[in-house]
Amino acid sequence: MGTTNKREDKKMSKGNPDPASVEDAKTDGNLGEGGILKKGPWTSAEDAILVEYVKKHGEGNWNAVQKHSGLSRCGKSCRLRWANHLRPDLKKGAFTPEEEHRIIELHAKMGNKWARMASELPGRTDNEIKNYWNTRIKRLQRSGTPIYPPDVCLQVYDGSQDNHMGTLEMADTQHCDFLHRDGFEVPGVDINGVLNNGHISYSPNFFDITATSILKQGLSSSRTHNVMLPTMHPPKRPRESETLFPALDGSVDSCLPMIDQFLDYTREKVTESFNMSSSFDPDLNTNGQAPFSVISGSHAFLNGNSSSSEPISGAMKLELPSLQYSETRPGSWGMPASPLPSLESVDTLIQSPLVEQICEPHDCVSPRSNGLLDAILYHPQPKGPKMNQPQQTSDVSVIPKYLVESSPMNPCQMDGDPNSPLAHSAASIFSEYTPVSGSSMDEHQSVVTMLGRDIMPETLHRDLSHYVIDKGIPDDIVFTRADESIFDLGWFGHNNEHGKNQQPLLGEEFRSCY
DNA sequence: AAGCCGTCCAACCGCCATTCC
DNA sequence: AGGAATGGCGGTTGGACGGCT
Repeated sequence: MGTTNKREDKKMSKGNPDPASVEDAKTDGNLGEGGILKKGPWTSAEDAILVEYVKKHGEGNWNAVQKHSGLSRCGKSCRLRWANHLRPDLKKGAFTPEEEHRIIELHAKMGNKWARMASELPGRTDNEIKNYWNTRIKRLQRSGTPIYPPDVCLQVYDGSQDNHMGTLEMADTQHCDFLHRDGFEVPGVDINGVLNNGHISYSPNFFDITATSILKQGLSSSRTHNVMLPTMHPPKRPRESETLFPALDGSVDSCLPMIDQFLDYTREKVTESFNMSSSFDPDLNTNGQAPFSVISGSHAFLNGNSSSSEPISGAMKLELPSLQYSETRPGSWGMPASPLPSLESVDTLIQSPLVEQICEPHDCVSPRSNGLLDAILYHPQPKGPKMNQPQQTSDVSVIPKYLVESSPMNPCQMDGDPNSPLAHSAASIFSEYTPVSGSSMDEHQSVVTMLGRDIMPETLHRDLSHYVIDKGIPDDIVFTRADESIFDLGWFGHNNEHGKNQQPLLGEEFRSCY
């Protein structure tokens, strides 16, 4: 931002055009060749003309500017110039810390809704905010710092829980049939299963990569991050951020990143408490079962990198708030990630209409859709006895005791609305279980087995988050990597007890640790 | 001094939604 | 009803600039 002021100064210095130049702007100096509308940087003379025009005629009818003022700019360009630079109520100069924090908050809630964000920041333009955000993102990605500070994550996450419809703007339900219209097919995904059972059935075969192997990678290697699965790239969709997750406006591209960050964190804690990172069964492929309930390809379970490691995301582009999707990285929220987070990897998040396919009308009115997570995993209703019985595995029965006992939603007391979409939301991904070995795709597990009991995934997630929030990190959790602790993140200045003054490991330094 | 590189930001582009005719 | 015009939005690009070597 340092350059901003300098540039503002420069801008100011050319703010008062002399009358002669104004005249030039109206004549040859301004006209493009052959009367073609001029492009490129605006001159002060042109600005003066535009200001004059707006004074006389007011805003709007921008195409008339050319006619009335002789300014050889298209209406669009005029509008933009006015809105972004000439409006008298514009606040110039760098963003204040308050504004910056507000932007982070707003982005957490809204995603890439720059215009809406701008409306919340008087005197600021969407373009300014967008530029700020994009450069900020790049900076944070380079530095390996989570994009959202934990307080914002939690704030938004909690807010999304409290506010059932707050982030759910249902106005766009028309998009629910989006897929049908476009006739998308998602290879490897049993759409019928989705429609009939509310389950995503994914066939790992399609990508020739098993959930187990992914899991294995995700838990044991930082490289999973870079695995870009074969992808389907539907034609670029307009307004992806809105249409990809219809009826979830403001929830997917806003909540998801936070939830992901949070889930990454929570997941990591679970993983660590399970000691999975160190004692993870190296022979998963032989027993063919993931030790932890997960729907293959479910977002944000395996390794904290939703974009690259999950089969379903192999057919899915999560339109996230512009680059906001901080790929988890060492010292960040999730599992080890690429040492060199690439914007490309974000950009190439695979696009998928899957969610919309899932989003049958009745699904769209999920009373508690928190975004992609719900969109993917919301189970309309358990279908009677067919409600998949959890496949009990010893592997998953290792939830730390403190979680069960301390949980405000003790699974033993789990009497909440099991049908609530909320109960299937974020944590569903966390825990959805797809048997990998030869199991029918119908055998997804919607619950996590904990100590022999079935609990809703949401419970686990909520338990973890609340536990951490309320009580901090339990003493009995041994952080095998102090620098992965939440308290060691950039936002906290690396000041936790375990890893005081440690810098997040980045790049090869980190990789070499594994 | 020159070249390289990263940052910043103004402006453009393409698309969609709404309004107008 | 439907096509054109207009406005709005988000993504992207290209140039200016500064720092570093």
